[in-house]
Amino acid sequence: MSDLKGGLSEAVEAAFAGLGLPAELGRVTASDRPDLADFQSNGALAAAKRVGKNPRELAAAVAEALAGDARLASIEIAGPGFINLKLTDAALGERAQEIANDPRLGAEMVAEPRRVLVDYGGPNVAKPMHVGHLRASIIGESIKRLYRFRGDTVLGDAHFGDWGYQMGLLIGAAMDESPAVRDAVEALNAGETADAAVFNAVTLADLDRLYPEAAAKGKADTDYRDRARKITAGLQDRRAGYFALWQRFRDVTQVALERDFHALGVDFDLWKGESDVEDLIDPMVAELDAKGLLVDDQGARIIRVTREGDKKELPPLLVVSSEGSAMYGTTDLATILDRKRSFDPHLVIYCVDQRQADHFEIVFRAAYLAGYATEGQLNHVGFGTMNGTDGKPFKTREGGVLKLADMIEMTRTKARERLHEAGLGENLSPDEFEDIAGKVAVAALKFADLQNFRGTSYVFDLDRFTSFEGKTGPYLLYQAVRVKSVLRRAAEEGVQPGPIVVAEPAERELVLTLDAFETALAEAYDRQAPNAVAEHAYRLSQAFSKFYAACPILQAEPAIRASRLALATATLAQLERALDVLGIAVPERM
RNA sequence: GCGCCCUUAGCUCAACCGGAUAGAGCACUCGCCUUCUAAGCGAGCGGUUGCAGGUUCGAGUCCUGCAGGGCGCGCCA
Repeated sequence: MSDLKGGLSEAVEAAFAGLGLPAELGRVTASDRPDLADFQSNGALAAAKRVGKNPRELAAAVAEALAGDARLASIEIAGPGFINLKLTDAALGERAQEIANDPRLGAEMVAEPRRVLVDYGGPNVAKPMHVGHLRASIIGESIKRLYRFRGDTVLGDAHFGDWGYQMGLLIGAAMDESPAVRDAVEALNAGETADAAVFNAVTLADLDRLYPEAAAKGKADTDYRDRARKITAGLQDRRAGYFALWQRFRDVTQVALERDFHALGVDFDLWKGESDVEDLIDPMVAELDAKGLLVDDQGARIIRVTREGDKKELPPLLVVSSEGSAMYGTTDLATILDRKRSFDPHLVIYCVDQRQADHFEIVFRAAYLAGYATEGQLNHVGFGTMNGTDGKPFKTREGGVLKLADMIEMTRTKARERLHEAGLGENLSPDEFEDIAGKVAVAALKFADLQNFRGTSYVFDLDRFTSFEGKTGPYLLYQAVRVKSVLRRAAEEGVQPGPIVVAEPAERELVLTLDAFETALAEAYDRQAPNAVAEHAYRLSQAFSKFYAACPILQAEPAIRASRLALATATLAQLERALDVLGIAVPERM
């Protein structure tokens, strides 16, 4: 089964081939001029250039070859040589029926499913969650769902940043603050027994508070920095006190992260961290050395990754620092090795801020040199920053970093207000109302992000995102809920869906939009750009809304009523499916 | 200094290998609820796609230069 675009492409490509022209030129796309046609092919223009003939003559010859096609109501040549195709109502009705009967709602599967790992770019133990993590999780979750829906086997890994210098800083700061913690750490480090329960007093709030202070001190004070480095090395040597305290940091952080991410409808398959590959590092370094990739430089051990033709000189990958510790890039490299051994992915997608592009380029090149992946298997899918209304990276009114949990709560509060304003949900139970407010909040946040191409930065404006008018998440939920309401009423009245017959302009438009699902999914998949799916969901909602306004469903005469009910059912299913790919859930009512 | 990204309507953003008249939403103006959820629908207003060249039958899209903005550039992650 293929969509209308695909089916027509085959016919037009065959017509091109029949004229001795390259078949691929016959590719059909949705029409740029819906007033003139449903679909178009621009191939005659390109072909004319290649063979030196008049494009309109070539187009006419193609049109003649297509003349017998029963699907086509008209074939017209327009402008310099566009081939405009209009479908019969019958062909549209048939396709609508196909979509309605299809569990995948008209979406295809990839020909060769792959194993794909999505890396969400690592929330860190020490650093508070900021808006960058929101984008990574929203986009990463959507890419995971998209790839999965297309047929790939996909794992999402939170890839916790739980190792390295930041941990040394934090352990030192926690020890400075509490003599009890300090004594316990030192006792354990010395091989004595100590009550590790004192570590349980350390909370996530403590970490959030201590880290920025410690990081600032480490920058200003060399002694402080040296101590943190020594602690880091001690942690990497598994000294019992450091290790036990570190474990506590990790636990409190993971609990909070899981809660926050779950509230956003983001769930990870793997909660791996940088610490999980710690044991791989020494053997890996030895192996890199044996392969002759390591170079001693200024007391550190590096891998040079420059290539012929580089426009600028990339810094090398720093594998072992002059202090003897593993670096950020080292754990990334070890993670690549670990994933190759455990999952052997065809593709690893790093969903991380665009600003880290150079870092990933360096790590990837090192991995290719080491043979841990083959060229092209590692893919950095970068995204822009989320800015405040002043155009600068988003900050709270006080100038601080907004925590993810606070942002979610802020959005929920806004959602509740909006629901009250609209007088909605007043006769629902408090639990259901809260559930709806949560879904509205998630839809608002996610759709606002995903409707933009991931690579561009965008402005975070909560009032706009939670608005229930216009191109927003709540609008999409409203449309879906409205269909559910009609279907519920139909069920109460015992009305059954029946064969789909297309007649009205609004019905034609709706079916053409339903048919475009596959195109949107394929584009999103190929470009790793969920905004194509977001755009489709919005267009589908709009097309339905027009249909809803123009074509009464339950009041229509029985045959038409059955047809429109079937169309509405298929629309809802596809809309929910598209929203699901975006990670947005729809309530039953609102 | 070197490199990467960005600049599209008053604002926020789209635009499928280069195709016809560059599209949405917000804001603003007007019309539509005794009929399935008006958080909706319809109509209108709004553009020298930062600037200057080039390639092409055809450029927001490709190339060159310039201006403005953002980001990155070895021992943090």
